[in-house]
Amino acid sequence: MTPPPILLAGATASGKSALALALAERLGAVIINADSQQAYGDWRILTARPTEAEEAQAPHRLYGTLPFEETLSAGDWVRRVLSLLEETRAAGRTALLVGGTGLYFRALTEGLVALPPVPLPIREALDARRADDGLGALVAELSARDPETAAGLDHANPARVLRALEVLEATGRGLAAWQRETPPPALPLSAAHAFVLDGPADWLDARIEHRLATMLSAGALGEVSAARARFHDRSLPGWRALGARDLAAHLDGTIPLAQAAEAVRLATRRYAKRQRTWFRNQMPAWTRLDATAAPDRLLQTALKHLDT
RNA sequence: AGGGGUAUAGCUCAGUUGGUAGAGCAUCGGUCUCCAAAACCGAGGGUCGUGGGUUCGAGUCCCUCUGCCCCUG
Repeated sequence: MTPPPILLAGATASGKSALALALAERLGAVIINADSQQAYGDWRILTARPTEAEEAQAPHRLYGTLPFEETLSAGDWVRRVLSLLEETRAAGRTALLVGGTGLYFRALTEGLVALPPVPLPIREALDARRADDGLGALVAELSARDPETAAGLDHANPARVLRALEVLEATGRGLAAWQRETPPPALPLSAAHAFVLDGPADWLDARIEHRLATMLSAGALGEVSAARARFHDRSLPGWRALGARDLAAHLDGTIPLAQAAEAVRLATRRYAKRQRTWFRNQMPAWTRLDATAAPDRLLQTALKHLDT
Protein backbone atom coordinates (compact mmCIF):
# COMPACT_ATOMS: atom_id res chain seq x y z
CA MET A 1 0.00 0.00 0.00
CA THR A 2 1.27 3.45 -0.92
CA PRO A 3 2.12 5.65 2.05
CA PRO A 4 0.08 8.85 2.44
CA PRO A 5 1.39 12.07 0.91
CA ILE A 6 3.58 14.31 3.04
CA LEU A 7 2.94 18.05 3.15
CA LEU A 8 5.78 20.33 4.17
CA ALA A 9 5.10 24.03 4.56
CA GLY A 10 7.53 26.65 5.79
CA ALA A 11 8.40 30.28 5.43
CA THR A 12 10.90 31.35 2.84
CA ALA A 13 14.47 30.47 3.85
CA SER A 14 13.28 28.16 6.62
CA GLY A 15 15.19 25.25 5.13
CA LYS A 16 12.28 23.25 3.77
CA SER A 17 13.96 22.37 0.47
CA ALA A 18 16.91 20.80 2.25
CA LEU A 19 14.66 18.82 4.56
CA ALA A 20 12.51 17.76 1.64
CA LEU A 21 15.52 16.50 -0.25
CA ALA A 22 16.77 14.53 2.72
CA LEU A 23 13.32 13.02 3.25
CA ALA A 24 12.88 12.23 -0.43
CA GLU A 25 16.20 10.40 -0.61
CA ARG A 26 15.35 8.45 2.48
CA LEU A 27 11.82 7.53 1.41
CA GLY A 28 12.23 7.42 -2.34
CA ALA A 29 9.62 10.15 -2.54
CA VAL A 30 8.70 12.46 -5.39
CA ILE A 31 9.03 16.15 -4.49
CA ILE A 32 6.17 18.31 -5.72
CA ASN A 33 6.38 22.10 -5.68
CA ALA A 34 3.85 24.05 -3.60
CA ASP A 35 5.34 27.44 -4.20
CA SER A 36 3.88 29.84 -6.73
CA GLN A 37 7.13 31.51 -7.73
CA GLN A 38 9.38 28.48 -7.94
CA ALA A 39 7.13 27.31 -10.73
CA TYR A 40 8.58 29.92 -13.07
CA GLY A 41 11.07 28.66 -15.60
CA ASP A 42 12.84 31.98 -15.79
CA TRP A 43 13.64 32.11 -12.09
CA ARG A 44 15.91 29.74 -10.29
CA ILE A 45 18.46 31.66 -8.26
CA LEU A 46 16.05 34.44 -7.36
CA THR A 47 13.37 32.10 -6.05
CA ALA A 48 15.83 29.71 -4.41
CA ARG A 49 14.51 26.91 -6.55
CA PRO A 50 16.43 23.61 -6.16
CA THR A 51 19.57 23.49 -8.29
CA GLU A 52 20.01 21.02 -11.12
CA ALA A 53 22.29 18.98 -8.90
CA GLU A 54 19.63 18.85 -6.22
CA GLU A 55 16.94 17.97 -8.71
CA ALA A 56 19.10 15.08 -9.80
CA GLN A 57 19.02 13.62 -6.30
CA ALA A 58 15.26 13.05 -6.31
CA PRO A 59 12.40 13.53 -8.75
CA HIS A 60 11.08 17.11 -8.70
CA ARG A 61 7.75 18.12 -10.21
CA LEU A 62 6.15 21.47 -11.02
CA TYR A 63 9.41 23.35 -10.68
CA GLY A 64 10.43 25.74 -13.42
CA THR A 65 7.62 24.86 -15.77
CA LEU A 66 5.55 28.03 -15.76
CA PRO A 67 5.90 30.67 -18.51
CA PHE A 68 6.75 34.20 -17.38
CA GLU A 69 3.45 35.60 -18.66
CA GLU A 70 1.30 33.17 -16.70
CA THR A 71 0.25 32.74 -13.12
CA LEU A 72 -0.36 29.58 -11.16
CA SER A 73 -3.67 30.06 -9.39
CA ALA A 74 -4.63 27.87 -6.46
CA GLY A 75 -7.06 26.02 -8.69
CA ASP A 76 -4.42 25.50 -11.39
CA TRP A 77 -2.06 24.17 -8.81
CA VAL A 78 -4.56 21.77 -7.24
CA ARG A 79 -5.50 20.33 -10.63
CA ARG A 80 -1.89 19.67 -11.52
CA VAL A 81 -1.14 18.25 -8.11
CA LEU A 82 -4.07 15.86 -8.28
CA SER A 83 -2.77 14.26 -11.43
CA LEU A 84 0.71 14.12 -9.97
CA LEU A 85 -0.65 12.47 -6.84
CA GLU A 86 -2.33 9.91 -9.05
CA GLU A 87 0.91 9.35 -10.90
CA THR A 88 3.02 8.85 -7.78
CA ARG A 89 0.42 6.55 -6.29
CA ALA A 90 0.44 4.44 -9.42
CA ALA A 91 4.21 4.27 -9.24
CA GLY A 92 4.02 3.24 -5.61
CA ARG A 93 5.98 6.26 -4.47
CA THR A 94 5.37 8.78 -1.74
CA ALA A 95 4.40 12.30 -2.77
CA LEU A 96 6.16 15.06 -0.85
CA LEU A 97 4.55 18.47 -1.39
CA VAL A 98 6.87 21.28 -0.40
CA GLY A 99 6.34 25.02 -0.48
CA GLY A 100 5.38 28.23 1.18
CA THR A 101 2.14 29.16 -0.53
CA GLY A 102 -0.46 28.69 2.20
CA LEU A 103 -3.44 29.13 -0.09
CA TYR A 104 -2.33 26.17 -2.21
CA PHE A 105 -2.27 23.89 0.79
CA ARG A 106 -5.62 25.19 1.96
CA ALA A 107 -7.23 24.61 -1.43
CA LEU A 108 -5.90 21.06 -1.43
CA THR A 109 -6.72 20.07 2.14
CA GLU A 110 -9.88 22.07 2.77
CA GLY A 111 -11.46 22.23 -0.65
CA LEU A 112 -11.99 24.94 -3.22
CA VAL A 113 -15.11 26.20 -4.94
CA ALA A 114 -15.65 24.49 -8.27
CA LEU A 115 -15.74 27.67 -10.31
CA PRO A 116 -15.15 27.82 -14.03
CA PRO A 117 -12.19 30.00 -14.99
CA VAL A 118 -13.07 33.66 -15.51
CA PRO A 119 -12.47 34.83 -19.09
CA LEU A 120 -9.57 37.26 -19.26
CA PRO A 121 -11.56 40.07 -20.95
CA ILE A 122 -13.93 40.23 -17.96
CA ARG A 123 -11.04 40.59 -15.58
CA GLU A 124 -9.39 43.24 -17.71
CA ALA A 125 -12.60 45.21 -18.06
CA LEU A 126 -13.00 45.27 -14.28
CA ASP A 127 -9.40 46.36 -13.80
CA ALA A 128 -10.04 49.21 -16.21
CA ARG A 129 -13.22 50.24 -14.46
CA ARG A 130 -11.44 50.25 -11.15
CA ALA A 131 -8.83 52.58 -12.60
CA ASP A 132 -11.48 54.89 -14.08
CA ASP A 133 -14.28 54.91 -11.53
CA GLY A 134 -12.43 53.88 -8.41
CA LEU A 135 -12.94 51.02 -6.01
CA GLY A 136 -15.91 52.70 -4.35
CA ALA A 137 -18.02 52.44 -7.48
CA LEU A 138 -17.30 48.75 -7.77
CA VAL A 139 -18.14 48.16 -4.12
CA ALA A 140 -21.44 49.97 -4.64
CA GLU A 141 -22.25 47.87 -7.65
CA LEU A 142 -21.40 44.64 -5.87
CA SER A 143 -23.50 45.62 -2.87
CA ALA A 144 -26.46 46.22 -5.15
CA ARG A 145 -26.14 43.13 -7.30
CA ASP A 146 -24.80 40.62 -4.79
CA PRO A 147 -25.42 41.85 -1.25
CA GLU A 148 -24.71 38.47 0.29
CA THR A 149 -21.15 38.32 -0.99
CA ALA A 150 -20.61 42.03 -0.40
CA ALA A 151 -21.59 41.66 3.25
CA GLY A 152 -18.76 39.30 4.02
CA LEU A 153 -16.09 41.19 2.13
CA ASP A 154 -13.30 43.59 3.02
CA HIS A 155 -14.46 46.61 1.01
CA ALA A 156 -11.03 48.19 1.14
CA ASN A 157 -9.43 45.24 -0.58
CA PRO A 158 -9.48 45.61 -4.38
CA ALA A 159 -8.47 42.03 -5.00
CA ARG A 160 -11.48 40.67 -3.11
CA VAL A 161 -13.98 43.09 -4.57
CA LEU A 162 -12.78 42.46 -8.10
CA ARG A 163 -12.87 38.73 -7.57
CA ALA A 164 -16.47 38.86 -6.34
CA LEU A 165 -17.51 40.95 -9.33
CA GLU A 166 -15.73 38.88 -11.92
CA VAL A 167 -17.39 35.72 -10.63
CA LEU A 168 -20.76 37.42 -10.79
CA GLU A 169 -20.08 38.64 -14.32
CA ALA A 170 -18.75 35.35 -15.57
CA THR A 171 -21.27 32.99 -14.01
CA GLY A 172 -24.32 35.07 -13.19
CA ARG A 173 -24.18 33.79 -9.62
CA GLY A 174 -22.71 35.31 -6.51
CA LEU A 175 -19.44 34.11 -5.03
CA ALA A 176 -21.06 33.39 -1.67
CA ALA A 177 -23.65 31.18 -3.36
CA TRP A 178 -20.91 29.26 -5.11
CA GLN A 179 -18.94 28.89 -1.93
CA ARG A 180 -21.81 27.13 -0.18
CA GLU A 181 -21.28 24.31 -2.67
CA THR A 182 -17.58 23.91 -2.05
CA PRO A 183 -16.78 20.25 -2.68
CA PRO A 184 -14.94 18.15 -0.10
CA PRO A 185 -11.16 18.50 -0.13
CA ALA A 186 -9.14 16.54 -2.65
CA LEU A 187 -6.68 15.57 0.07
CA PRO A 188 -8.02 16.00 3.61
CA LEU A 189 -5.41 16.45 6.31
CA SER A 190 -6.46 13.13 7.81
CA ALA A 191 -5.13 11.42 4.70
CA ALA A 192 -1.70 13.04 4.84
CA HIS A 193 1.20 13.90 7.10
CA ALA A 194 1.35 17.66 7.43
CA PHE A 195 4.34 19.60 8.75
CA VAL A 196 5.16 23.24 9.25
CA LEU A 197 8.84 24.04 9.50
CA ASP A 198 9.27 27.07 11.69
CA GLY A 199 11.82 28.93 13.76
CA PRO A 200 12.13 32.24 15.63
CA ALA A 201 11.82 35.46 13.65
CA ASP A 202 15.37 36.69 14.25
CA TRP A 203 16.77 33.32 13.29
CA LEU A 204 14.82 33.49 10.04
CA ASP A 205 15.88 37.10 9.43
CA ALA A 206 19.52 36.11 9.65
CA ARG A 207 18.90 33.25 7.21
CA ILE A 208 17.13 35.59 4.79
CA GLU A 209 20.01 38.03 4.87
CA HIS A 210 22.55 35.31 4.35
CA ARG A 211 20.59 33.75 1.52
CA LEU A 212 20.27 37.09 -0.23
CA ALA A 213 24.05 37.45 -0.24
CA THR A 214 24.34 33.92 -1.58
CA MET A 215 21.84 34.65 -4.33
CA LEU A 216 23.70 37.72 -5.45
CA SER A 217 27.03 35.95 -5.58
CA ALA A 218 25.40 33.02 -7.37
CA GLY A 219 24.33 35.26 -10.24
CA ALA A 220 20.89 36.57 -9.37
CA LEU A 221 21.64 39.77 -11.26
CA GLY A 222 22.45 37.83 -14.38
CA GLU A 223 19.16 36.00 -14.13
CA VAL A 224 17.24 39.24 -13.73
CA SER A 225 19.22 40.76 -16.55
CA ALA A 226 18.15 37.95 -18.88
CA ALA A 227 14.51 38.41 -17.91
CA ARG A 228 14.88 42.16 -18.33
CA ALA A 229 16.04 41.68 -21.88
CA ARG A 230 13.14 39.39 -22.74
CA PHE A 231 10.20 40.82 -20.80
CA HIS A 232 9.92 44.57 -21.04
CA ASP A 233 6.51 44.81 -19.45
CA ARG A 234 7.22 44.97 -15.74
CA SER A 235 3.61 44.24 -14.89
CA LEU A 236 3.94 40.67 -16.15
CA PRO A 237 3.27 38.04 -13.49
CA GLY A 238 6.84 36.77 -13.53
CA TRP A 239 8.05 40.14 -12.30
CA ARG A 240 6.18 39.61 -9.06
CA ALA A 241 8.91 37.35 -7.74
CA LEU A 242 10.42 38.98 -4.69
CA GLY A 243 13.38 41.11 -5.65
CA ALA A 244 12.85 40.87 -9.39
CA ARG A 245 11.69 44.44 -9.89
CA ASP A 246 14.16 45.85 -7.37
CA LEU A 247 17.13 44.21 -9.02
CA ALA A 248 15.80 45.18 -12.45
CA ALA A 249 15.61 48.79 -11.24
CA HIS A 250 19.26 48.60 -10.32
CA LEU A 251 20.10 47.23 -13.76
CA ASP A 252 18.09 50.11 -15.22
CA GLY A 253 20.48 52.39 -13.38
CA THR A 254 17.71 53.80 -11.22
CA ILE A 255 19.06 52.75 -7.83
CA PRO A 256 22.40 51.56 -6.47
CA LEU A 257 22.86 47.86 -5.78
CA ALA A 258 22.99 48.33 -2.03
CA GLN A 259 19.62 50.01 -2.09
CA ALA A 260 18.13 47.32 -4.31
CA ALA A 261 19.49 44.61 -2.05
CA GLU A 262 18.01 46.33 1.00
CA ALA A 263 14.64 46.52 -0.72
CA VAL A 264 14.77 42.83 -1.51
CA ARG A 265 15.71 42.05 2.06
CA LEU A 266 12.77 44.02 3.42
CA ALA A 267 10.30 42.56 0.95
CA THR A 268 11.45 39.07 1.82
CA ARG A 269 11.13 39.73 5.55
CA ARG A 270 7.63 41.07 5.11
CA TYR A 271 6.69 38.05 3.05
CA ALA A 272 8.09 35.67 5.63
CA LYS A 273 6.05 37.46 8.27
CA ARG A 274 2.85 37.00 6.30
CA GLN A 275 3.66 33.34 5.76
CA ARG A 276 4.30 32.75 9.45
CA THR A 277 1.06 34.51 10.35
CA TRP A 278 -0.78 32.25 7.95
CA PHE A 279 0.84 29.06 9.21
CA ARG A 280 0.32 30.08 12.81
CA ASN A 281 -3.37 30.89 12.47
CA GLN A 282 -4.63 29.02 9.44
CA MET A 283 -2.85 25.71 9.92
CA PRO A 284 -3.26 24.93 13.61
CA ALA A 285 -3.54 21.19 13.03
CA TRP A 286 -0.22 20.86 11.24
CA THR A 287 2.72 19.34 13.13
CA ARG A 288 5.43 21.88 13.96
CA LEU A 289 9.05 21.07 13.27
CA ASP A 290 11.84 23.10 14.81
CA ALA A 291 13.70 24.61 11.88
CA THR A 292 16.68 25.52 14.05
CA ALA A 293 17.47 21.88 14.78
CA ALA A 294 20.53 20.30 13.17
CA PRO A 295 19.73 18.72 9.76
CA ASP A 296 20.18 15.13 10.97
CA ARG A 297 18.07 15.69 13.98
CA LEU A 298 15.39 17.43 11.95
CA LEU A 299 15.26 14.50 9.55
CA GLN A 300 15.01 12.02 12.42
CA THR A 301 12.21 13.98 14.06
CA ALA A 302 10.26 14.09 10.82
CA LEU A 303 10.76 10.39 10.19
CA LYS A 304 9.58 9.61 13.69
CA HIS A 305 6.34 11.48 13.09
CA LEU A 306 5.87 9.56 9.83
CA ASP A 307 6.18 6.20 11.58
CA THR A 308 3.19 6.69 13.79
C1' A B 1 38.49 80.52 13.95
C1' G B 2 34.29 83.61 11.98
C1' G B 3 29.36 83.63 9.49
C1' G B 4 24.92 80.87 8.29
C1' G B 5 21.78 76.58 8.83
C1' U B 6 19.98 72.41 11.48
C1' A B 7 18.77 69.22 15.82
C1' U B 8 10.96 66.24 16.62
C1' A B 9 9.14 58.17 16.61
C1' G B 10 14.14 53.02 14.57
C1' C B 11 14.64 56.04 9.52
C1' U B 12 13.10 60.38 6.26
C1' C B 13 10.53 64.44 7.53
C1' A B 14 5.45 67.74 8.80
C1' G B 15 4.15 70.72 12.71
C1' U B 16 -0.02 76.94 10.40
C1' U B 17 0.15 84.10 14.13
C1' G B 18 3.07 80.13 21.21
C1' G B 19 -2.33 76.18 23.55
C1' U B 20 1.76 69.62 26.33
C1' A B 21 2.96 66.43 18.70
C1' G B 22 1.56 64.00 13.21
C1' A B 23 2.73 61.35 8.28
C1' G B 24 5.27 57.82 5.25
C1' C B 25 8.48 53.79 5.74
C1' A B 26 10.29 50.20 9.38
C1' U B 27 8.59 47.07 13.63
C1' C B 28 4.69 44.10 15.86
C1' G B 29 -0.27 41.74 15.51
C1' G B 30 -4.22 40.18 12.29
C1' U B 31 -7.33 38.93 7.64
C1' C B 32 -7.32 35.45 3.69
C1' U B 33 -12.24 29.93 -0.76
C1' C B 34 -8.18 30.20 -7.23
C1' C B 35 -3.45 36.91 -10.18
C1' A B 36 -1.16 34.56 -3.31
C1' A B 37 6.54 35.94 -3.34
C1' A B 38 -0.72 38.76 -4.27
C1' A B 39 -4.28 42.17 -1.98
C1' C B 40 -5.69 44.24 2.62
C1' C B 41 -6.75 45.71 8.15
C1' G B 42 -5.02 47.14 12.97
C1' A B 43 -1.53 48.40 17.03
C1' G B 44 2.62 50.06 19.82
C1' G B 45 6.37 53.69 19.83
C1' G B 46 8.57 60.42 20.92
C1' U B 47 11.08 63.48 28.79
C1' C B 48 10.37 67.49 20.60
C1' G B 49 19.66 67.53 21.38
C1' U B 50 21.36 70.11 26.61
C1' G B 51 20.69 73.74 30.44
C1' G B 52 18.37 78.15 31.52
C1' G B 53 14.89 82.40 30.43
C1' U B 54 10.15 84.98 28.78
C1' U B 55 4.87 83.45 29.31
C1' C B 56 -1.11 81.46 32.50
C1' G B 57 1.02 78.09 28.79
C1' A B 58 7.00 76.80 24.38
C1' G B 59 8.42 71.72 19.52
C1' U B 60 7.10 76.81 18.32
C1' C B 61 10.22 83.15 21.06
C1' C B 62 15.34 84.56 23.64
C1' C B 63 20.25 83.02 25.60
C1' U B 64 24.08 78.87 26.81
C1' C B 65 26.38 74.56 25.56
C1' U B 66 26.86 70.12 22.40
C1' G B 67 26.46 67.36 17.64
C1' C B 68 25.95 67.59 12.40
C1' C B 69 25.84 70.38 7.49
C1' C B 70 27.27 74.64 4.28
C1' C B 71 30.21 79.13 3.30
C1' U B 72 34.53 82.17 4.29
C1' G B 73 39.44 82.08 5.99
